[in-house]
Amino acid sequence: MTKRATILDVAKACGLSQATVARVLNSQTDIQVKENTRKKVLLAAENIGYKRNIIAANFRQQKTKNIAISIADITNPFFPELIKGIQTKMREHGYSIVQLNNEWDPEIEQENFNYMMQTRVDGAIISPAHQATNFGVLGNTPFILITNSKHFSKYDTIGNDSRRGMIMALERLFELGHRRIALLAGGSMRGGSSWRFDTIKEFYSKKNMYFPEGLNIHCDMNESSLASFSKARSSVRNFLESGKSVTAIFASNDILAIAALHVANEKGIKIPKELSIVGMDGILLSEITYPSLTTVEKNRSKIGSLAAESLIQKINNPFKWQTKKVILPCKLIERNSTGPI
Amino acid sequence: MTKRATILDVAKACGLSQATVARVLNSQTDIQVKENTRKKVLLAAENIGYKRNIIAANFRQQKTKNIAISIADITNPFFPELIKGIQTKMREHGYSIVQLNNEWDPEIEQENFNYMMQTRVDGAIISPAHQATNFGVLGNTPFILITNSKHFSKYDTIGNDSRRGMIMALERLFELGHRRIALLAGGSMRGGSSWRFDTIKEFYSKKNMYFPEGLNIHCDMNESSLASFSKARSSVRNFLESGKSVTAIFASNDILAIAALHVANEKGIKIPKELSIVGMDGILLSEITYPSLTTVEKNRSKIGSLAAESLIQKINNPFKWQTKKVILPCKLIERNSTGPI
DNA sequence: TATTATAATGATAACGTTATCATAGCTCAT
DNA sequence: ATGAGCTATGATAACGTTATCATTATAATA
Repeated sequence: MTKRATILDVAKACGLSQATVARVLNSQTDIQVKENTRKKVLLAAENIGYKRNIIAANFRQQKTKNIAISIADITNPFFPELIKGIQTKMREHGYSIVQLNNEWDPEIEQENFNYMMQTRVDGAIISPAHQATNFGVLGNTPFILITNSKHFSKYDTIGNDSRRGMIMALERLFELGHRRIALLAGGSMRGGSSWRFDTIKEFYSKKNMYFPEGLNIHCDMNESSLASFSKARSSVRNFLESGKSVTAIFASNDILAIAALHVANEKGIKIPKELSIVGMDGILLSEITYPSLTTVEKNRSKIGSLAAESLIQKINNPFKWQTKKVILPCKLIERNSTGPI
Repeated sequence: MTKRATILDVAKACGLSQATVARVLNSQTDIQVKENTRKKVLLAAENIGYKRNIIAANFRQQKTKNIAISIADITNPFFPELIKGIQTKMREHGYSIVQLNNEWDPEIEQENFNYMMQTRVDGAIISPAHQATNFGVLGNTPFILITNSKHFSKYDTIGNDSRRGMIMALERLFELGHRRIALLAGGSMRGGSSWRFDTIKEFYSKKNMYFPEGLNIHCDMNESSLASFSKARSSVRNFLESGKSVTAIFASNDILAIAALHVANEKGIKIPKELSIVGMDGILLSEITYPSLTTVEKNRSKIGSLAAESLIQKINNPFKWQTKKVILPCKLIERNSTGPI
């Protein structure tokens, strides 16, 4: 690894000053260099194989042009599209993505925050792993949260209106004649609250009914997708074998819904004739199952790009920034896992 | 954003020299500091809220402790587990991951290489997007390729023995009595070769037979998974409607296999009674389909961690490094999409 | 042509850390 | 108690860029 050429070497090679060379090679502001000298510089740079040392530039400017994405688990199919959305937008602005997983572990999450804070990234987009996640350690690193949880109301957040999305799905199931709807859900974050349970109870009460006793299948999504999936499968199996009568299952995400689908197929329960199933998220898999899954879609790609835009603005205007909350609507996609009772 | 405290500030605050403070706060080598002064320094650092400026440290040491992962498309389910494997290992060694997608576009791929080369990362793990991908621009950035293609034989590579994996699957199908096996495949990279086609022809000829005419369903995987999936679906649909007799389909990856499964379900073809389907990769989805998919598994997590280890070695010993090729075996996982004829 | 305005280039000081070398303080055998 | 041999600390020079200010060349105007 022979020593790399620096701006100074180029300067020597073409008989110009360090400053002029820098001006040619990193035309940040409107250039003020004669066409002739520009050519000389570029030629010399080419000849001696000069490559800009970005570490040095970063250092001088105290920025990295990197932003961090903090999520729980890249293998959870919810995240890749989110990341893609962020990334596409960020690339337009010259930022790259440092991707940090925490495996749902609050300690790793804090470690990651610590990493970000040490001026390694210019900002962060964070999907909190825990409802009590503490952002203190981030110092004044600008960040945006991907969430719609009320626990983070004092921060900049962007998320889907999952509550309304859930109600849309329940409403549709009601229209189709379903009155005994099971809720297959748990916390989406560690320590997650039971807002879904509250929502379905409220929904029933608006219909002047009670949410039937015992139709709450608790199942968290706090591990790797595969582990969560197989736990969900046994929960659903137990539930169906308990003999409680249901005509529909609303699952709080597609993985859980697909687990339900799987168990139903296994037991020869006909979908949607004997049982309707609705998922949430709209991940790729939901279209690929058989029968394909009715689901409440969250536009992760859009969330990603909006979060990216917000973050860039926040980075560029750290002072005149005021907290911003964005809530996007969900979209009910009816496929073949739901039907009339 | 008030100016951050530096080592010098800490030094002033505790009446010690810059050098001693540095020694305490970044104990790289075996410390040589009295317990007393160490305490003083830590206290002062705590008090004035000193945080190490990693940009500066990087600059001084000319390294970033970041490594790049270059892949085509994060939404392709093959990659997240690979990334996770890399990441887990890399974290142990204090490296973080900059994740670069290229959407199968060779120009973006080159741009990304350019990015890496400018001393932004200490090394790279690359899944080439094109069989003619040119690594020249990387300069002397150490990198490892995730591939088993013969096109890259002069580089450090790590990959699965897909050819043997494929033969294992075909062998098993033969055992089950299948003689008319369709090949659902295409290039896995843009410009990908037809080695799978060659392999199946060779396989048949070893059995003293010919690979039946017209059982080659061409279908690339060069786009977003969803797009590839829906293309595959129509290819398979056309094929099945053409009335050619087949008893099994070997697909070059699970997405394609699931597409075939989907079409078969749609058309009421019973699996595995009337048609056996085998996929390749062993992605999460393959376990979740109904019926669950027989597949040739590639241990992406292991590939990732081995690649990470190699890269770290290469970074640490840039001189006494010699090109290394690792080929891991595949594993046939028999599930419910295959059976006797 | 002389004078002023503007464009193009040069000189130089940061940025905050780490690494090297020099110095001061200490321990311990003689 | 003296000096050899350590250990603990201090002083200082990089690292390669960008930003600021100063200077010189060029163009524009009177």
